[in-house]
Amino acid sequence: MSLSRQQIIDTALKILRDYGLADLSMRRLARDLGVQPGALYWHVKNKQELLGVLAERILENVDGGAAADDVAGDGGAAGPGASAGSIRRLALEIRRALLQVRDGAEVVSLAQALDPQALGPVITLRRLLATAGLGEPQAGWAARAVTHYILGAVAEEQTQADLVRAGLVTRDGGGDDDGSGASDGADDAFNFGVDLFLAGLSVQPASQS
Amino acid sequence: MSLSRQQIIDTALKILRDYGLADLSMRRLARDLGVQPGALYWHVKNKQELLGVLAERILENVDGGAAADDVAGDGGAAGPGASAGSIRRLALEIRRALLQVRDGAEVVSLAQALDPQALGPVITLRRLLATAGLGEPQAGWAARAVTHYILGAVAEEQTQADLVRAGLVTRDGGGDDDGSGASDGADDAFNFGVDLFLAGLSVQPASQS
DNA sequence: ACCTGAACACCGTTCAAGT
DNA sequence: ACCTGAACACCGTTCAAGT
Repeated sequence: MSLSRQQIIDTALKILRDYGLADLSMRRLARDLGVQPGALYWHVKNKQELLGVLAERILENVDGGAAADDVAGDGGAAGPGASAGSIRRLALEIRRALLQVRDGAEVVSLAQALDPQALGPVITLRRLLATAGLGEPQAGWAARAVTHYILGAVAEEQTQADLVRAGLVTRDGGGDDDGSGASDGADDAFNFGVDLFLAGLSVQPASQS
Repeated sequence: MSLSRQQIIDTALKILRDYGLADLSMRRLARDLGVQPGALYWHVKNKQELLGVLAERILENVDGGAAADDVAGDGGAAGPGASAGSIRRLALEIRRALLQVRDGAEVVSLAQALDPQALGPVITLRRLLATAGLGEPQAGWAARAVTHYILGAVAEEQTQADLVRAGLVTRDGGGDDDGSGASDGADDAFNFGVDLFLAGLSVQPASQS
């Protein structure tokens, strides 16, 4: 029944989930599809385009009812527009989506480096920041800053997980591994970073020039 | 006079500066040194170790008289310890060092992902944050958050520069290229992000345990 | 101790030729 | 239109054997 672009993407995502980015080669992908490597290039421009599509897929379910913002008091640092809650919620959702797929942050980083603003959640983020009162160059800058933080933090988590899987390192770099699986500490670290941004946003420092 | 670890590192750095990370292969490195690829493995464990050493080299001159903090008013968001100025200065210095070497942020990111805290400037950053009044889990979290932002932002700058070099894209993705070479806009974007962090640090939001 | 030669097990991409 | 076969130009790493 011939090869389709959709099954290439689906199979690629499956390899990513099950084996990680290091195992996602065009040749391995072709083998899993029972086809010659060259056949892929009829349906897909090159590996980079494929990774870009995968990045979109990884984030496709993210946007967090972003239109709905809670105006009620959330007892913390809130921006002028009361959308601090929405921003935090969006950030946590992006992280959750990235963590669903092995090396997800790395894949999205590759796509984002080549084409900043291309990703949906980044646009949503900028919109929220605009609603919070930021003007046009600043909203974009802030959105990308938050994105860099999220991608860096989650990439670090996932790389560490890869290393643990490979047996090259134990959790926390020497800490006690109690195996209880209770929230990891990574959650707290991530939330702290997000709060840092949100607190900063409520102040709106003057930019020089 | 035989091969030395030092000249391997020096030559690798030269390839990085002149041609970028994509051209830095063990085989290319061996060729430039007039030696067989296998010879490198006598002096260096593998490519990853080499990249780690390069990351240190890229950042070696960074630490920004970090001991010296200006207590005088700097008219902005300052932490309790008056070290907001030092933190900003350190962040700008890290960026400057990364920009000296083509794909410098990418290389440092690779090293940092495998071993967070290993990098000198990250430690300096944590120390400054501790001086600013942050406790022990938080100072480390904040230091890594700032690091992720810096690496992500500069990596984006450099990837864009690579694409421009390759002629695959023009500046700013459709903007007017006036060729005046005046500060790029990237400087402003970067400073804005750093200020965001600094403003956030002066507030110290409560983290949910 | 330090390096060569040669191999092992891979890559991404292209493209004539087939159907 | 869609795929195969085969090639081109590479990778990182290992390791017997040489000096």
